[in-house]
Amino acid sequence: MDELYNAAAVERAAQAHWTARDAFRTREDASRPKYYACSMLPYPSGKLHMGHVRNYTINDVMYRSLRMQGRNVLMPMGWDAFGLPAENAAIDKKVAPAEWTRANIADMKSQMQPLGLAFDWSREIATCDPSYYRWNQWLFLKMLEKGIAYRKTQVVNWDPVDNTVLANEQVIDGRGWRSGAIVEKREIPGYYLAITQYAEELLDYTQHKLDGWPHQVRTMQENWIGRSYGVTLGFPYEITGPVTDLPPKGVLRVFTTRADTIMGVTFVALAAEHPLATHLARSNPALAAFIEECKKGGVAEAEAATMEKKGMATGFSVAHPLTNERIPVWVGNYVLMGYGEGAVMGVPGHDERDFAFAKRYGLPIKQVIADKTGQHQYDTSAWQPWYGDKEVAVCVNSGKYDGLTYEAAVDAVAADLAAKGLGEKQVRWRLRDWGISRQRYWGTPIPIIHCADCGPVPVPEKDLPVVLPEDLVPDGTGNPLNKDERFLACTCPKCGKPARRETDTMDTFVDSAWYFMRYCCPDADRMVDQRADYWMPMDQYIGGIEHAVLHLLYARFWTKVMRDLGLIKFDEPFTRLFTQGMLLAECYYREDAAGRRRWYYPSEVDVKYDEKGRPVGAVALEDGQPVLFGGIEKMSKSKNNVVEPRDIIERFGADTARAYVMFAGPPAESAVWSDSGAAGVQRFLRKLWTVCRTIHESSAAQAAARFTPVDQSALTPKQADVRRAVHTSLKQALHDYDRIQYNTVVSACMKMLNSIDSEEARSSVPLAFESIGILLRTLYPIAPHVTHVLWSEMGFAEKYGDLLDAPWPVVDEAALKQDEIEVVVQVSGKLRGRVIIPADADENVARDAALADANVQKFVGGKPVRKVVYVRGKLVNIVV
RNA sequence: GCCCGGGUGGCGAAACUGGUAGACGCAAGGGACUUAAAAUCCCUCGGGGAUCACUCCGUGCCGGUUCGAUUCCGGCCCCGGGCACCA
Repeated sequence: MDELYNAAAVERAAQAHWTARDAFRTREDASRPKYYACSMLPYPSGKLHMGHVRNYTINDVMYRSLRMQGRNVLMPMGWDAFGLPAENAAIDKKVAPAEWTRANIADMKSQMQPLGLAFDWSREIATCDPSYYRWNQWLFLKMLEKGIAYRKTQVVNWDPVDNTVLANEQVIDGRGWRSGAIVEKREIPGYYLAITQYAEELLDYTQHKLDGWPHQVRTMQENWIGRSYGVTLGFPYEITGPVTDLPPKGVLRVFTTRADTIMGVTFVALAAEHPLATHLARSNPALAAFIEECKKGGVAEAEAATMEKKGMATGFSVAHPLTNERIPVWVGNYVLMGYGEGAVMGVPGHDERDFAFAKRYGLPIKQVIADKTGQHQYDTSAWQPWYGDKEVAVCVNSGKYDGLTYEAAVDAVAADLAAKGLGEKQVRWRLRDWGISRQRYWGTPIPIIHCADCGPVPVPEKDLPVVLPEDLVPDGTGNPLNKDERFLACTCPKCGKPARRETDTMDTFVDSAWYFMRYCCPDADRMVDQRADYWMPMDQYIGGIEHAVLHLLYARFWTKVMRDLGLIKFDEPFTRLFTQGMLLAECYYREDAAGRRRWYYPSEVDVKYDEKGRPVGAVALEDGQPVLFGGIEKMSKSKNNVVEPRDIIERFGADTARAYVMFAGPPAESAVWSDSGAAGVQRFLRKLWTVCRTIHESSAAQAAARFTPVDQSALTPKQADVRRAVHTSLKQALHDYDRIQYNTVVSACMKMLNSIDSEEARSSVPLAFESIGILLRTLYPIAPHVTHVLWSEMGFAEKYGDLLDAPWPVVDEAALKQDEIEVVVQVSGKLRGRVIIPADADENVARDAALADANVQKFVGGKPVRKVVYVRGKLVNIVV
C-alpha cells in the first residue's frame, strides 16, 4: 500500500479495473429485482460544469448502493441534442448545428469519463440521430390518425425586422434580441397535440397515484391542469348597419366560475383578436388603432399578466342574459384570445382585476355579494378579498337569488340560463393543447407534405425517417430549410404531383417525452420492444425542479398515448421522482466608470476577515485592490464563476469532487461550491488512507484475526463504545441512503472514521477490521475509487469479492445496546440538567433521578409538581 | 400578476414522528511539531452576563396552540423555480 493517498493513481487503477470487467453494462435479468434510475438527459452545451457532476453523482450513488443491495440497476446517459443554442452557435461561429452539437457531445463525454460514473454507455442516445427521431415522426403520424395531432392557428412572437419567429427567451423587454425591433403577435398555422383529451386522467393520477413524487411537484401539476367548474353563458346581441362577416344576430359567449355574481355584471371585455372586436373595428378607427396597439409585445403569459391593464369602449352593447339590461362591450389588452372564449364578463364589485379596470375607466361598481356573518362591510374605496370566501358570501341586490350561498346561487343561475338556452354548467381546464411546431431548422422534421391540390398530406410510414440535412447554417433570419431545394422538393404521396415538404420542426420537448423508454432498447427496430416492458416504469427519475410542469407533464401524456396505441402496458412513466437543487458559486466584480462590471474568478480573489472570522472585504490577487462581492449565483460564463470539473479533478481528484458535492448540502436543495470545503473533504480521504494503512500494517502479526467476527461480550467498555459509535453512524447512513440525503451519509462516514482513528479501535484487530469494512462499504457509492483500492489492498476483496457487488453493510443491534443512558431534565420545558439512569428505567425511576439533581431542585424550588412528562430514553419534563 | 418552494452561527449545514438547537465540515483565533514551508496534531469558536457552578436571549418578522415549537396554525417580509417557443 502506498504511504500517501494518491488520487490520480487510485482513480486510474479503479477505472481500469471497471473497464476490464465491463462492469456497467446492464442486461435484462429476470432473476433479480430490476431498478431503473435515470437522470434527465443533458443539453450538450459543450461545457460540463460542477452542477452536472452533482446531478450525476446523485444518480451514481443511487446506482452503486442499490447494486450492492442486490438490484439489477440501469443507469443510462444520452443527449438532448436538438434545440436553440446550436442555432445560436451557428449564427455566432458560422458552424453547422450538427457539427457543433456532435463535437460538444464528444467533449462532454470525455469530461464525464474521469468521474467514474457507472453509466451503461452501450445504451447512449442522441436525439438528433435519425434512428431516434424517426420514432417521433412515426408516433406523430399515429397521433394524426387517432385525431390526437391536429392543425390549427397559433399565436407567435414575430420579429418584423429579422422576419422570424422568436422564442419567448429571445424577447427582451418586448423587443427582438438581435434586431431590437418591437415584437408583434402573429397568427400562423401549426400542429398541436391534444393533451387536453387526457386532462382528466392526468389530474386523477396526479392526485391519487403519484405518491412517489414530491408533494410540491404534484401540486404544481394539479394547478397547471387546473380543473374548474363554472358556467358558460351567452350575451345576445344584434348587429345593425353594414354587416360584414358576422351574422346579424349572435351570442357573445363567456365562461365564469362565479355565476353567482351574474347580477353584478357592468361590462364585458373582449380580447383584441376576438372576431366581434375585429368586426367593430372596421367602422371605428380609434378602436382599430387600439387593437393594433394590443398586438404589440410578446406572447408570454408573465408579460401579459404584469403589463398595465388597458381597455377601450367599443360603443357597442350586448344584452344581459337574465335581465336584458344593456351591457357595454370593451376591448381589454388583458383578455387572452387563446384562453377560454376570448371574452370575459366584468363584475367589478367582486373581482379584483375587474375592480381595477372599472376604477380606471369609471365603470359602475355594483354590490351583489354580502357577508352573511356581518364581519365585513362592503366598501368600493379599496379592493377587499373576502368576497371569494364561500363561507361568508351570500347574494344581495340580485332579485330572486338574494340570500343564496355560492353553490345554490350558481345552480339557480345555471338553471335559469339553461331554460333560456343561454348557458350551461361546464367543466373547464386551464391546460391547453401542446403546440409542437417550431419555425426552426435544428429539430425533428414534421413528416408532412404540402400539395397544392391535396393540402397537407402525411408522409407514408414507409418513407420515414424524413431526414434533416445536417450541413445547413442558420443566419438568424429564419429557417434555412425554406431555402434548401433538396429538402423541399418532393411529390405528393396522394396524387403524385410535385409538392413541398413541411419545414417546421418539432418542439424539443417531444424528444424528451420518451427517450427514457428508448434507453431500454436503443437498437430496437420498433419504437420500443419487450426490453422496455422489463425496465419500465422507471423506478427513480432524477432532475431539476424547473421541469416540474412542462417536461414531466408532456412525458406523462406521451406515455398514455403510447399505452393507448398498445405499445406499452403501464400508465405512468416515473414511479418515483427526485428533484435536485442547483450548484451555485460565489462571484466577485469590479465596476468601471461606465458602470460595466468585470467579473473575477474566485481563485483570483483573496477574502479578508476580521478577528471573529467574518469576511470584511476582498481584494484581487493581481493588484491588491478591492473587489466587490456579487453574491452567490447560478454558475454562468458571464459572471466568471463556472467551476470546471477538469480543474477540480486535477487539483483534488474525482473522489473528493464527488464526495464534496454530496457533502455540500441536501441533494434536493441548492448548494454552493467552495474550494476550501472540497479541501476539507480531501483531508478526510487522506486520513482514511492513513488510518487504513496504519491498521493494516499494525495488524500484520495477527493476520488471521483480521476477518474473525467481533465477540461483543469480549470487548472492553471503551472498545464497546467504539463499536457502538460505528454502528450508530452506520444506522444513520443507511437511513439517509434510503431518503436520498447523501450529505449526512458523508457526515456519518466522517464520524465513523473519527471513532476508528483511536487507540481503543486499534486495540482489537477484529473490531478494527469490522469497522473499516463497514466504513469502506458505506462510503463506496460516494467515493468509489479510493474505497475500491483500499478494499482490495486490505484483503477484503479476497474475502468478500469485488466492492461493486459486496454485501451491503448491516447494523448489529447488539452493538447499540447500552446499560445506562443519559436523559435530559427540563423544568417547565426549560433544560435544567442531565441524569444517568438505567436504559430500561420506568417513569418513576426517571422522575426520582431527575428530582434528585441539585440544579433541578433549584428550579423546582418546593413548588408543587403539576405534571411529569417522560419521553423514554430521552427526557423528563417536570411541570411546576 | 398567478402557481410552487425556501429562510437556522462568520460560512455549508444537522436536528428522522412536537422533545437537549447548531452534529459533521469550512473559515477564523490560539498553541505544538519543523531550519523553513507544506502536511499533521491539540485547544477555542451563536450573542450577552457571571462568583466560570451556571444563567438570560437566540432558528427571517409579528401573533397563536402546547408541559415543550426550527418543526403545527394565522398574518407579513425577503430570496429562488415555473408561467406553455430556453432546456
